[in-house]
Amino acid sequence: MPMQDMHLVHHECGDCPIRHRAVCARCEADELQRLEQIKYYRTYQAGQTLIWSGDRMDFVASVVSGIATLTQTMEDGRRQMVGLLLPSDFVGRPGRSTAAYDVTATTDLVMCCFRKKPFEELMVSTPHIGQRLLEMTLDELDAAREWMLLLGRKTAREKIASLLAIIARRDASLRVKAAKGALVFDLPLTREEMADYLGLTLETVSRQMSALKRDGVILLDGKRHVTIPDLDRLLEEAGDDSDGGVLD
Amino acid sequence: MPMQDMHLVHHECGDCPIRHRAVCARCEADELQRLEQIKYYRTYQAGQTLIWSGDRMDFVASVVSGIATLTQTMEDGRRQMVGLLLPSDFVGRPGRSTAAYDVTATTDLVMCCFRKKPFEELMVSTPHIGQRLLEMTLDELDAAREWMLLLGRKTAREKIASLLAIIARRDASLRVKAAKGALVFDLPLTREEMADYLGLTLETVSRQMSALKRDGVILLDGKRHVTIPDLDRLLEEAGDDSDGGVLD
DNA sequence: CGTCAGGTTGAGTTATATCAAATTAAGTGG
DNA sequence: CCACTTAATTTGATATAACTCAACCTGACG
Repeated sequence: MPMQDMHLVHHECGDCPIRHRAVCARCEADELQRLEQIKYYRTYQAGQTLIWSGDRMDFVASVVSGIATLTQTMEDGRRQMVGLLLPSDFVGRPGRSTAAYDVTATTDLVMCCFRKKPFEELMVSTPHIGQRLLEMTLDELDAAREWMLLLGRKTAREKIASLLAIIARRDASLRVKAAKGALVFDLPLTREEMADYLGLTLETVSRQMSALKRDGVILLDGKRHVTIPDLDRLLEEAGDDSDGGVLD
Repeated sequence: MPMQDMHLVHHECGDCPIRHRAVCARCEADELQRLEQIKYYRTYQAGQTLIWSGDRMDFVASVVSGIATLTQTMEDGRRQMVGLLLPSDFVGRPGRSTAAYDVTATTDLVMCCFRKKPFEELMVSTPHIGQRLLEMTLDELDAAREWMLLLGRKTAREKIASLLAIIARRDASLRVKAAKGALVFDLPLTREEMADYLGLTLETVSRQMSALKRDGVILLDGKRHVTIPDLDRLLEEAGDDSDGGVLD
């Protein structure tokens, strides 16, 4: 029975799992206190669309836990994912009143929301928020440009390998301790969502997943549980520059 | 004889053609004065690559006049354009020491450069710069996401029509007075550059240009001079939502 | 055990890429 | 001003990666 769950969790910001990565990362104690006053939590169920493109948006938010997607849809139904939101990622645009994309929860999701008006006022009075938001936006822009290379120039196999590498890398960065050896994770996306991410059809995604499995690049246990025996091999298949793309 | 031209133009910021759109747009007189002290102009010739991916970057800059591109290249030579920089657009990333993309002048180009270190210091002391940069970066992110839809889901014909619409729109916005009726402009890109923008081959670009011409969607005078007799028709061909995509 | 969403696999089609040749445009130096 | 060169572009013929349509699995859940 999917319906909007308004369950009001309430953390102290000090204990917050995304305290040091989210838009509030640079805030001092007093700044955090002001943010506390305008924040509230919302939870959504997997599959739920929280925001439709064109909707009025009266809040901005950080993903606390779970995964959400940004997608664009053409009139005839063609869909392209344009953002994959993980814990600590920011949703919404200060200074804009309507949503530009559909936002959908792909897993159960907890968001830390800020009423937009007061948030915008805080941005003026609290430079640390704007500074952090700029940094995050620049990171997203870099990610978007990497994604553009993928969409425009990579083969289906390279696209799949790239996506798996992105998820593996991110998954590793969320763990406390970097696991050595084989990487193991659960795909947070269906084949169709992967296709929407990659600009492919779900059939092509399925075929290429099978091919990568057949060739030993990945191991599959069920449809979602993935093991990467050799990350370098995967990165080679992804067509990325051999180095990890380390910047600065 | 293409070589770096260090010709030192020197404008007053007050007269600058991009004064009200660039990263300095929100600056007050005193803030502008501090910017003046760390700025210098550089000019480049059409075709010249100003920055190679991985290069050390000791400055950031605004495009004053001309057009530049950001591109990514894979080891085997596949190229994808990931940014098209017009007058007032910003180049470089505060807080990062090396360039992430190749930057190439597609026309003769004038840049207003700021030494990076002092610019970063100014960003801390002068919130108006950071605020404006955030706004510009959010705009670029939106443009990148629109571009992702194009790369992932549009047909070759739609891609070409979309690019022509983008250039036409932008060209119109740079003119003082909006021309009614037919839009006319010169393509600032070669067929190959268009292909790199759109994730196509140059042959496909050429064929689709011919097709749009044959179908009366565009008129061509020479290879570069384009007339759009009916913008709505072009937008229809581009597969975009009928409304102009007006956001806030 | 039946149902249903998610996923896989197969056969045939098609849009775009690739390879190749011809055409146009813009110099450039005699 | 005229050959000659060269880069950009167009056009043609063919190949192929990915799409489409369709059937068939698989596993979770009532």
